[in-house]
Amino acid sequence: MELLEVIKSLSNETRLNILKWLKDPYAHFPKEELSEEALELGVCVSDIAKKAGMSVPTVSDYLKTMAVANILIATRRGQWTYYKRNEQLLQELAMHIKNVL
Amino acid sequence: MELLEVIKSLSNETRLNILKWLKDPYAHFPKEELSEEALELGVCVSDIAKKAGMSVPTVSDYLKTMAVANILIATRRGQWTYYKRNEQLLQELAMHIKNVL
DNA sequence: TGCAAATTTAGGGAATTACCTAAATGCCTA
DNA sequence: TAGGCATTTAGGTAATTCCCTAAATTTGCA
Repeated sequence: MELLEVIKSLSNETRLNILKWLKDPYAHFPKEELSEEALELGVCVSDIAKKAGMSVPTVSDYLKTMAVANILIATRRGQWTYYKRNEQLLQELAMHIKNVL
Repeated sequence: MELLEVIKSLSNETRLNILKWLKDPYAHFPKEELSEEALELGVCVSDIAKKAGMSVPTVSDYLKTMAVANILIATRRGQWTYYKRNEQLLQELAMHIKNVL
């Protein structure tokens, strides 16, 4: 885990919000927007952009940044890219801060 | 704890290094530089600036930023300002990431 | 094949951050 | 109270980040 890269990817209000929304998609996105596999795959770019009130390209880039930092996991399904949290890395991050930092 | 403020104050390599150095001052600063109370008070601005290889004003500002975010605790003693880690806040941060984020 | 929808890439202006030097302030001691 | 040392404040340039629109790409489907 590249600590600085992870921290930087979290150092923006919108990106931090996205991470929180993805913790419980059903609580933060309209049900009809979520794929049946929402829990497994996550939420697609345009739905996240709508929720964030920002342009699709901006949010697409945010999501990519977080995926590169390994905080999110991307899955391409047809024309959609779904993003979900990488819970393992988040737990690693917490442990790292607790014990190493 | 203002999560975004805390994360931002950690989103810089030098500031992250400072935090690590302050975890064990005796391992990272020359003994003769450390006050007898180093463990209690922390390390002064100019010693940290020297270790970081950066100008004193820049480091002074970094330290102040981290203190405002409550990651560091500042103690003024005569003409020196000592900085040490706020271990409690760091544990809070770890728990927050583990359970809330 | 060819259009439509979702996403990504490119390119750019505005805002913020990084980090410096010079000047100002605070505190000690002769 | 003057001079010296540590720190902070001011002010500025360069680099990075924010976040947009336009264009290109990818994929599904009639």
